[in-house]
Amino acid sequence: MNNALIRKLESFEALSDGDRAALSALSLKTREVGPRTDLISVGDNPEDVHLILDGYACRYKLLDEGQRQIMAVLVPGDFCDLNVFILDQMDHTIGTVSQCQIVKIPRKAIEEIMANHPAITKAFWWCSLVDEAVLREWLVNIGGRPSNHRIAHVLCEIFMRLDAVGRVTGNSYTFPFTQMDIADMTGITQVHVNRTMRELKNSGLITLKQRVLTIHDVGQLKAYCNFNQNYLHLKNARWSDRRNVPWPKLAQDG
Amino acid sequence: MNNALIRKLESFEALSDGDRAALSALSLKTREVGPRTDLISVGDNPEDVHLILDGYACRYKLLDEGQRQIMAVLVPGDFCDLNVFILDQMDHTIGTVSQCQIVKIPRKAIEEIMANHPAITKAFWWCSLVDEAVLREWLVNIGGRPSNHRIAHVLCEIFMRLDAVGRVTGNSYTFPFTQMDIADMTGITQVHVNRTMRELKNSGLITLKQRVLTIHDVGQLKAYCNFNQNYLHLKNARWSDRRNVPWPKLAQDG
DNA sequence: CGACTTATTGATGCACTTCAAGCGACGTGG
DNA sequence: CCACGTCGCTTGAAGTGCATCAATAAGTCG
Repeated sequence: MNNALIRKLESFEALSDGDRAALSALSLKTREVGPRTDLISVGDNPEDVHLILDGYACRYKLLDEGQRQIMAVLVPGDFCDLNVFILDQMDHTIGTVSQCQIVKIPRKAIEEIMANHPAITKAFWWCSLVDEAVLREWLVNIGGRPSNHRIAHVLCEIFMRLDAVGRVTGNSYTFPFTQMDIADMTGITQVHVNRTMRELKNSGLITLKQRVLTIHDVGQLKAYCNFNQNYLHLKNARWSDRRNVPWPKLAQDG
Repeated sequence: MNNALIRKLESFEALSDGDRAALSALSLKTREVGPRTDLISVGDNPEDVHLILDGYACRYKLLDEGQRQIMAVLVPGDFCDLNVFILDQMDHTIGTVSQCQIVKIPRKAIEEIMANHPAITKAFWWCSLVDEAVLREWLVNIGGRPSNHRIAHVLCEIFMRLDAVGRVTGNSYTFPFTQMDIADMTGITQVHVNRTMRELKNSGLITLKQRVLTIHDVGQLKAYCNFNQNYLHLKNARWSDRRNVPWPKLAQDG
């Protein structure tokens, strides 16, 4: 079984066979969840920890004005609520985007692992801290970049994170997000996402066909939006940065 | 000694006398740092954990275009880099805003505490998770609110967090932030911050005089920007929410 | 096939940016 | 003690990136 979690943790810290076995044991009872379904809602205090084995989900909050702000994208290998031990209740909701395969891990199982497998415990900490680092970069993204770079940056990040868990084939990955989803991630409107995506497509940076996104030249797209992967804290990333390579100004509507 | 850290941790979990003594022992060798000074920079791998005892600092990143994005405000009782054990290097910088009193705590001291004081260990986890929750709310703030609400929200949050460590007198607190600082927190320009702050002042919501900010009616300001303190995960907050109380539309330049 | 969601496109408006200039407070050095 | 530079704040005028409104086209699914 191709367990995304193990792969992800190993990208940070070497695991023993015993560690791997303990982690594999967690993923026995998987569950299929349809797209656009909430896994955990605001105010919940879940008894189990949710782990995503396949598919995409996202963290979001609903504002009083009815709009949705997506605060994180969850890909295979990501925990939804490792914090369940500490905080009293969820301050946001987690919902699937595509169909997902998930596991509900009892608190006890996690506690047992953390008691007996220091390497895994450390790796769990790492997961939580990387989540935070990603969040910080999203803040920079929304706060400081124009909409075209903003979207490109999200596309780059998802690419890198999927690649780390072996979910990229060639330069392409499954892309079930709607333009509305991207709008809610980046804080721009759906209409403007449409126009900006077109700009990226016309520039030859990306292709999106039948829910598959292709990034023609990863280095180029990264240079375009000043993507610096340091914040992902990956140990063995396949794609080196191509910093300081200026991206030629694009002709409008060319 | 009025230790903000102990006060903050106790707002989450009851501590024993032994716990308190252990925490007090950490704060022996304090250090004064001037305003506008970097404590830890991108790429650093600090040997010690920094704790702020007094004053304000902030996390920030510098974009390639030279602009600064502030990702968090640090108040007395906040750790700068509790993550030092896990991540290889800092992906952002931490700098003081005002003059600060800080302590550098050796990793070993933290490790010792975490080995012997489970209540404190749990509270440290809590700190880290609350930091993350605050970050998420900042994302919502920048991504989904207009500039006047955005600024008001930051003012509310700092108020609540300072209150939790006893740094609020009446409805006022020290406010050393420049308009440029607020601009970099909220992702709007300094000029527009100026105009928006004026709007808040003219509305009678706040007063800012000689670096002291006064919020005339906390409930009102919270209602104005839809501030919901849940995300701070405070156990014993003094200020209840006044939700669903519509804020009357303000006359322009009234 | 019909209902519904998602994507596309155009026209218009506004919140915020950009540029620019002036002002007061503060510190520093001649 | 005043000249001078710096820094933070203020204000005006003009421009623009993105939002809003609206209508149509293109999937997608039961």
